[in-house]
Amino acid sequence: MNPRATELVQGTLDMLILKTLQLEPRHGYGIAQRIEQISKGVFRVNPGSLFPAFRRLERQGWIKAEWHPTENHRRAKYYKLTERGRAQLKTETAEWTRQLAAITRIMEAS
Amino acid sequence: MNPRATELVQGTLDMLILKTLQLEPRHGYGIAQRIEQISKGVFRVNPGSLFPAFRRLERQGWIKAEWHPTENHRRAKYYKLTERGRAQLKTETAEWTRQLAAITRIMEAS
DNA sequence: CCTTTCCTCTAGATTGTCAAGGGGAGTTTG
DNA sequence: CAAACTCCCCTTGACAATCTAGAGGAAAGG
Repeated sequence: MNPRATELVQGTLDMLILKTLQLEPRHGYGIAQRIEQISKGVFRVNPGSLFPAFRRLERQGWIKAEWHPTENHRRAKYYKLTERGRAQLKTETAEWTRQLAAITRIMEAS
Repeated sequence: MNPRATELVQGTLDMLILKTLQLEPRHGYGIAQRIEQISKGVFRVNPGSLFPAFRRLERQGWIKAEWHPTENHRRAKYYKLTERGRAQLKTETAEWTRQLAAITRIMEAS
């Protein structure tokens, strides 16, 4: 239906992933699903974007992965937000708010 | 003062430039200044980002350039929003709003 | 004259995302 | 049982936008 359905605002994916993990650990597939669901299909995260992001976030020590069985009796890699990840989420949220305000100012300037 | 002062949200530069030109033509330097000013220094647009963006927008027929003297008796290239540029600004603004709403939904999800 | 401000522009590297796949393991359907 | 489907992992290569780090010229101000 949509010619290009993704077109994620660049630089926000990491923040969105951290946010998604705020409440509970999730596996990669679940993270993608949740982002797509809550965004009502606006963001359809591509594996080629998602897994590099995981590696990025792991390398920074913001998330940690562990293999666990799923509810469907399959195995999956669950990503969990670390303490440092929580702090980072806070920082990125603040920075996002700051930039959002700036963009809004420009877009509303007469 | 700021360790890294730029970090522009990717994908928004084109829209911000078009928006800046909405009221009147401006030259490149002036566009950068205006964006920096209205964003209160949050965005400090780099020439290495700005001029490629101009070429992009020109190629699409959304802006058009003309040499004119400035108020300071220098010459400068004034960029003007075309009709198609105006339409594009509208489109991009709508798309931005849509994505912004999606991100906000995710960031506010409990 | 020398420095600063205004104003143009470029080359090269980096980075994040996308397109387009592959694979395996469990579950359902015919 | 076999086929198809869903869940869940992941990679490779290309592309496009931005950043770093410059160059250069022309007018104004000291």
